[in-house]
Amino acid sequence: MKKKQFEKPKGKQEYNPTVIEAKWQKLWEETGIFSPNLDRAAKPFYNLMMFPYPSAEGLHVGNMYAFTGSDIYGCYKRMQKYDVFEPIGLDGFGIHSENYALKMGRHPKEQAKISEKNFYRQLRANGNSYDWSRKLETYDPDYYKWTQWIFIQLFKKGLAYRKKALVNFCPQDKTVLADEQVIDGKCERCGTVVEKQELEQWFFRITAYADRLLENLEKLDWSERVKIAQRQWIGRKEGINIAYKIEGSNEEVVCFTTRPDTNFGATFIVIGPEHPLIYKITLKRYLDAVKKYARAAAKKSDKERIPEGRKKTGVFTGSYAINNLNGKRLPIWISDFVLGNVGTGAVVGVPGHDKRDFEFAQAMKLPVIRVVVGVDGDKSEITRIEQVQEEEGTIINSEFLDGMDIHKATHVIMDYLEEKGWGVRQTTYHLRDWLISRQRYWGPPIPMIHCEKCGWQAVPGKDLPVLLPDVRDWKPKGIHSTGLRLRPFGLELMAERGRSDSRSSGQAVESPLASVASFVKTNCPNCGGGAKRETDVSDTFLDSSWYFLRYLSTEITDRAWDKKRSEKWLPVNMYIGGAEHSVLHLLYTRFLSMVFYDLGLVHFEEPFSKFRAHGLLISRGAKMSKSRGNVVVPDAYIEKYGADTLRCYLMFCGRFTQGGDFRDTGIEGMHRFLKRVWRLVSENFKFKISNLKLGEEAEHLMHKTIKRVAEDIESLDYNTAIAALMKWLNFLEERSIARGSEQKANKPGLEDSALERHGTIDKKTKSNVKGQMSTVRTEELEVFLKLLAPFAPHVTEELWQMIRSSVLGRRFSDSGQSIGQSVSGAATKNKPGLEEPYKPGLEAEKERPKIDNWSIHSQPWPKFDPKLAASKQVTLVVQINGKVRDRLPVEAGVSKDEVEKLALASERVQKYLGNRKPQRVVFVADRLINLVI
RNA sequence: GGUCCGGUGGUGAAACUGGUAUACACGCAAGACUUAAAAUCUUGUGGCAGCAAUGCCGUGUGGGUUCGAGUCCCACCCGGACCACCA
Repeated sequence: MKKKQFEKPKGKQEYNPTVIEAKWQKLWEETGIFSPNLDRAAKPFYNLMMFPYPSAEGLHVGNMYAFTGSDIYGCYKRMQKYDVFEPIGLDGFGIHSENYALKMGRHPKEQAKISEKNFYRQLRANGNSYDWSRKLETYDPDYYKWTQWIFIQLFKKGLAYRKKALVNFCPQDKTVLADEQVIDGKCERCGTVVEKQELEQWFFRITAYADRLLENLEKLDWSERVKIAQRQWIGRKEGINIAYKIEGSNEEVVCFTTRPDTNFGATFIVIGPEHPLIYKITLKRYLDAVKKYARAAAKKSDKERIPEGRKKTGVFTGSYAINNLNGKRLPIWISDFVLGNVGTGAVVGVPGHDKRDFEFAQAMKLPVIRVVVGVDGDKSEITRIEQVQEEEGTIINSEFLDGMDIHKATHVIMDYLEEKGWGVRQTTYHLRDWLISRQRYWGPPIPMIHCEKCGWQAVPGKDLPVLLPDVRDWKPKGIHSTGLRLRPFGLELMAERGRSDSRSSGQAVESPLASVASFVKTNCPNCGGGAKRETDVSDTFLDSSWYFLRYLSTEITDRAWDKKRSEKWLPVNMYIGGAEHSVLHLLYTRFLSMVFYDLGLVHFEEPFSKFRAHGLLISRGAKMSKSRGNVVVPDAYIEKYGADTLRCYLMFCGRFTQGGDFRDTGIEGMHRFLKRVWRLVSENFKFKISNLKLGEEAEHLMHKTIKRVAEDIESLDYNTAIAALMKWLNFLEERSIARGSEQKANKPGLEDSALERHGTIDKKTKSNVKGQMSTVRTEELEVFLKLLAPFAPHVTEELWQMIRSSVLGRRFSDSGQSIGQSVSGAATKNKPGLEEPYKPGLEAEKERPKIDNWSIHSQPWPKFDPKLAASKQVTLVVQINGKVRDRLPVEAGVSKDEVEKLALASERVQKYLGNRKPQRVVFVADRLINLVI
């Protein structure tokens, strides 16, 4: 028979991912090995992944990438005998999902059911080790009941309030948006340029926590880039509000500045077109021009206010302010480059030391005075924009500040201004209060009732949840005029300020719920009289700000979460997610946790002690997007290669925290790797080689790989962990029965040389093993599978069971403890018991073991011996003048003298050295010796 | 404009605290097996020169520090992310 080189072992199974993956997924869930006992766990480890928005067709490989990366960490921690809690759910409320429903022409509720099914199917197919008994969806009334309850807690604390303000409005999505949801002047969801509207809305007072949010960052073990982004977003700045008297008026204009040191260089003042003083100070003959300018500005969005080339425009008010420092008259201008919601809405113009001020001065032909000399020493007049000096320097032309460096001068002038009563030190923030209301349907109704007599009242706890009514007409309505002319926020409105009656604005954004009479009509919880419900819903980001708390208490119905459990499990030990949430979800969640802490609801201020942002998975060199047509959906790959292959391949694309590039060709290679693993184990395990004495190289490689994989997983360098396993596999294969047989067939006589080469076995064993050509010890196979288990959970489980059913002395535990206890690491002893024969495929399912620690994922992570992990033999590089000239194989730890002797004796070195003697010898232990001549 | 990441073979990417550049994989080439293909296996694979031993060059560009630089410093070019007329 010519066909094959060696007999197929009996019962040999080909690697069939489709069958084994479905089998183990089912078994894992049924036996609950990934469901820790939340109340009794001994070593809790909360491994959390940002839950997805089920907003589109399904998860793409970018999502799978993130989930897999998080899951690997969880699997690893579980094998380290932590009680890992790894939950999953859906962030299914909100604009994302509603927009998708709009697109599909379905009711959001109906669409949610479809998406839910599909998302959970995909997540299961990926083989993540979730606790499926504790999933949650934010649109579930059992969940949003508590989202509403949280809103009420904030309201009672004065942290949720209504105010009329200039807010972002998206004309496409027909709702208001928080500042964080406006990206580059556009709506985060649909990309439409947002408008500014003055509307009365619900806000959360996140600004009250600005300093704590900033200061706590220092204590967090988070990806640095996310911390930087949060710092920048909070944008704390120390400066001073300086008041300038207006000539011929009792009014004064207050300007915020961080550079009061340059105040002697002030030549004008600019106030924004929204500024309330405009009417009061503009002289009659300038009034028409000012009004016209202000109206035009009000129509523009923030983005539209930045003209081409930042060309400055403006109008003069006719008034002057007095600079207290030197009595100088500063003309007051109006310009739209000054924003109403930044600082005080007015700036003092120092054109010599601020580029925008310079541009304005040039456009309006205003004087420029130099008051700082930079490091270049240039004291000349500033006439070109490149000369505008904004950096370090020394003060001139500023009387008592002259000669000081700018930092000292800033201090001195602030003290001086405060002393004189002309200014007050002021800290400003970029962070604004969180606009929480949305004029949409698919969200938790804000649980508030408005009574004409009693004002805003919270819905009593017993009446929660305020159910989202099932309505047919759920589509967004948009701006609704209340009879008066629809007009954007502008001059007249500002002038009317002081009257806080919201109806006076003449407009409102109408929510879909407002037309549901039965929903709106209610009674006041305070006086019992007729009242109206709030018809806005809350922002999606409120839903996702507390989900990690709910996961722990999904079965509890009488409170949002169980405090004991939260104390046991929180803060989250490892949180993984996208960097795009740096200033959205991650900031809101921190804020709410602080509020909960202040309310005595939780014991921590910071919800996530460790956070790592994963990188972006791109596809064929470009970001995945529908327009590029390079969005990769995982389903087909899982079907073709199995989830294990996809998982490993995704993790192999690059460093997890830096992202990677998904290419079709690479995945074939990973599938090959797993097939080789399958072959190695399935064809070698049955020899039960346990008396084999491992050679030095084999032993070293095993221990080194254990060390490497553990370290790499810890730092999320999954790509190199897999590479280390591949390298080890390459080595093991050389000693494998299969390879040996093939080599034997190809090259007779290789048998002996292969054995000699590895020198892995003693004589006694050799005689036993030689005929079979396998020199792979079973322990090596087991360790290999354990190290690979987090990456490829199914195939390693299958092979593990294969070995376990076969190898002598390995028995099932029959301790009968509950799963929860066993996973807790209370080392379940392997008492001798029944040995279960390995039954491939579906047969195994029928007789599945109902015992603890049966799974590879419940095995302890292999330990390594540091001595064995360290190399005994090293290749030492011999350099001459820094160039590699020779390599010496030496024992690790060899001394400098010895190496020098060896090096000088080397023929190759002699050739380069000639008669010369090294003037200097640099020696780095176990690395190199450099002879300098 | 500001801040922060990156730039290494044909490709995805490795390189610990400054110490063998290109691990691991893909692709490609040649070979084995096969009627053939697929699959699998073997060998090779940074560039240039050479039959070869070997030599020279080589981590975006130009400088610098150092016995030694992908790694540190300075200047610049390119790509990406976040923020942005923020006073």
